[in-house]
Amino acid sequence: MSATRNAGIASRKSPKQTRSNQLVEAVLDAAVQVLTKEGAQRFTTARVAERAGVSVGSLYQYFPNKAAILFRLQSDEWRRTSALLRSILEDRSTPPATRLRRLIHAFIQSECDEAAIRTALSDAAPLYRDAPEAVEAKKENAHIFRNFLREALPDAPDHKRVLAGDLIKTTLSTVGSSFSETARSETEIGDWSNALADMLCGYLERLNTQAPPSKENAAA
Amino acid sequence: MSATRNAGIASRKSPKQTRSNQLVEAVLDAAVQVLTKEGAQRFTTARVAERAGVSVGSLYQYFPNKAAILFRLQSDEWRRTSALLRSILEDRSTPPATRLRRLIHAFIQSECDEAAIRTALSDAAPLYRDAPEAVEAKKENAHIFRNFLREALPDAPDHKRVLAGDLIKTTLSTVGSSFSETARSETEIGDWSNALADMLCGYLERLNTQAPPSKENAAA
DNA sequence: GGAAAATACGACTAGTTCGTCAGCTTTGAC
DNA sequence: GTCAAAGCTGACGAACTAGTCGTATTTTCC
Repeated sequence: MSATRNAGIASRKSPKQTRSNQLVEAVLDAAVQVLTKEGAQRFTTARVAERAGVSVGSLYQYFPNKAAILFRLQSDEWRRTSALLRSILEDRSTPPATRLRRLIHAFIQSECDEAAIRTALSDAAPLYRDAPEAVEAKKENAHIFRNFLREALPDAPDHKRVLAGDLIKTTLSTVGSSFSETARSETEIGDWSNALADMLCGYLERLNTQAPPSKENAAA
Repeated sequence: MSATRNAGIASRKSPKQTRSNQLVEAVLDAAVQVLTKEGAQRFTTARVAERAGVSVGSLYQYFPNKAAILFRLQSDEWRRTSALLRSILEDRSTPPATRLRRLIHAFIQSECDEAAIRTALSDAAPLYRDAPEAVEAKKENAHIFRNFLREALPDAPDHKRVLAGDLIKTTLSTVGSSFSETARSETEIGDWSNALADMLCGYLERLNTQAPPSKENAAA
């Protein structure tokens, strides 16, 4: 009651024996299943435990509360996304515009592949999004984009570059989730990816050609 | 018995006396307050009724279930948005690109003005979004954009135009909500609106210059 | 004034959910 | 084999919630 009341989201204790490691894995697996098959609304610890073939009590030994399970899933998702971003955007042997275009295709495809779990996770977002760990984790991706833009727009003033990076990142991620909300054919995926790439690469190009002469607004 | 009590969302009966009209108004008012002050998670019929100074029973005489109240709020929101879109996009005395730019500024501003209620409503979306009325209502805005694009890109082939319209609509609305999730200063709002307008208008312009294969528009 | 229709009330039911805890089982070091 | 630590169990309690229904009040209309 006192120690772990609203204890946030950090894991309660870490598994030490093989047994408990398997248990945690089973719980996370089951959580994904419950989330995709039953939806965020019906995502309960009891259901997760049952599907994992485990008792609620055991579950609560490794997760302080329901939100922690959801956050863990979201966190893993973010890690995978960051890896994707990095692997494409930081490939210095390819021209920036090409990298961006590649990224868009890869990202949209992956978004559609995992649409079910992502939708359910975002439905559940109100339960974990205010946790400090979550807020922190979100900044990661923004950084990757800003670094990319430093390369793509070397001559642009900082504030413009940051703005452009944030806009591109936001556009890609929000349009991606919205697009993947309904089931899509491979053709649709290709068409949308191309259109989005045209739009974002066009924006980037435009910024590049107009950036160097750097006084237009209230400078200084 | 029925797993999902999708009993529909249409209003239960329509108020006939002044008294009941006021009641419905009070409920909707209270609903907005509860939603913004307590969040979607704590949005309950009991709380709404209490804040409205009304009993739950009365509430249930005009709304068949909780989702209906939320849907009504969302529906009103959509109507307002449609009106905004129409009033700007259908002004034929202004060049298309200018209209789009104006729309973006107006839309982002309005999104920020009503951020609290919109966020809460979208958190609650899982409760009503599958209702046929909701699915139907969403198509409205897409239509307005498609019509606008018919004017802005008169020579583009249909499928390209539809794709572009949907992309612009999706981008504006998803980026708008994401942007308004955190509190913004007037400067930020202006900067982002400009950036977004640059991006979307640039895209439109680009499509226009590459679309007409045979006809040359000498008007620069 | 009075009767019928419309409206309002709120205690109540039946259900769900999260998270705990006292006690049982398994593990592995000696 | 022994035994303490680690792990597991699931019935249970406290808290909520959506929605109902019999009764009370108000309005309408003659």
